[in-house]
Amino acid sequence: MSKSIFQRPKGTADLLPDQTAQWQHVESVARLLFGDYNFKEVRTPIFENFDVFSRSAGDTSDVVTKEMYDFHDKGDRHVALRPEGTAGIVRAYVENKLFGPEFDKPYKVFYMGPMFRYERPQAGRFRQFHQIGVEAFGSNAPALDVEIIAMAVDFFKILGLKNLKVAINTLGDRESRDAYRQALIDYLTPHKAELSVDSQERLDKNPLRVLDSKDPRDQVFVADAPSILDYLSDEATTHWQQVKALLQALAIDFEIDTTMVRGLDYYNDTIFEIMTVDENLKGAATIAGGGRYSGLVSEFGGPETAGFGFGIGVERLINLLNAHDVAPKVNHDLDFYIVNIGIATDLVATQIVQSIRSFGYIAERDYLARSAKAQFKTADRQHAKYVVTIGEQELANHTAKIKNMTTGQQKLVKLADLYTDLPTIIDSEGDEQ
RNA sequence: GCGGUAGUGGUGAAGUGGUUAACACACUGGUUUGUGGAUCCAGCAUGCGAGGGUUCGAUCCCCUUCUACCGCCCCA
Repeated sequence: MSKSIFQRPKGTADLLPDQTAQWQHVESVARLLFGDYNFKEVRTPIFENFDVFSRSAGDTSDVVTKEMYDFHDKGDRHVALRPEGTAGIVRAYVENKLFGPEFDKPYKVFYMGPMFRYERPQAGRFRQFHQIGVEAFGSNAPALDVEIIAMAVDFFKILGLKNLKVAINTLGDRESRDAYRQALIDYLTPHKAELSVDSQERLDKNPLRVLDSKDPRDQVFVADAPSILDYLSDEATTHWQQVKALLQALAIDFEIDTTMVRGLDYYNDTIFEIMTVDENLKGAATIAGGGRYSGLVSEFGGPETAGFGFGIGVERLINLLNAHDVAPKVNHDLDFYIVNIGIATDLVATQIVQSIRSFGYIAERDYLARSAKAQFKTADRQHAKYVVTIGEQELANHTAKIKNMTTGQQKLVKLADLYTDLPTIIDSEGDEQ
């Protein structure tokens, strides 16, 4: 009957205690593991000057042209909620001069938090979603590419995921990419009329995107399209070979997918995605994606600096964990529940519950002056291990009853003992069994 | 931005153009007045997403809108 007047904004979610426990687990695993790889956490603003994103993502990308959650603030500044993590990190890297000689290279950071994209919500797609991501600046080494991919694989493994596919590809350097782009245009243009309408447009704007098309009409041609691998420069080839060799050395299974491209324009050389092979989750199959980029730091006014990073979609990850039934079991059980009977016991009930909490136990009491039966029901529902009962009788005698809810045994203790020796009382109680 | 499906209480849901909107779960109270997972009893939607319209009358028909889910685009 009470119809709420307000609804959460489209494409957002409320995370309630059952879910936040799982989120905390995922986040703490990330902090721990990334720390092992010597990545440090950074926190940058959730909104930035609009140009930070448009500059980095490329003016033609969909993220910039139609998915930006942007607005003008009261000072008429054009700002946008961050659609991804990298741009803000790069901005901070340059603004704080983290490229300076006093900082070790590569400079390795991770972040986690909400991202925003103005688009239609659907499977695995939200307007506010969360990413856990990493960036490493200042090294071109293939070993860095591979270590970071290995870290992502490690992360999912620790969380209990199996059957993941690591897909990799290379976009080569600028020279390679330009050559390939031209080759692709030369190959596709004669067939332009036979392509899907979308791909005809892609051919003009961003030919590599045609490779990504799911339209059967396009896939016919994609199957026989030239491969980027045939257009790599010597340098790009060396990098690519080394990445593959290192992945094999670490026994990481991977698939080379030469049709894989990235949504943002700044990538070069190694790119990768980690996805589930579960057909039921195809709409949200990709849970992590990233790769090597260059030009971004200089674009923001810093020295030419290489970067490598990835982002993990937390909602998709958690969805996958639940689908594979590898979510950790959350325990909201109480250690103690304080049953208080009669208004006169209110004061001492508070003292008892506080005292129990001070020992580090999880304790709750009744605040509604409910019947003893009702209070016990609540204690039972919350799986309290022990119930402490205080009524008029006990109050007068400065005692309380402690009941072990699994054995049903109950004993009388002095309040003074309860306040000072509760752990001992519980231990000896256990010994009696 | 485009297309499809849906919207009944705290939850899962049944239902019909016409006096009191099933059932189940959950919850609250009771079942000798201070003790828990069982049984039994009782209570629990002036309301069927919101706003209009058609009609003597609409939760059920029509329109609009909002939201969710799914697909396209794109992406995590």
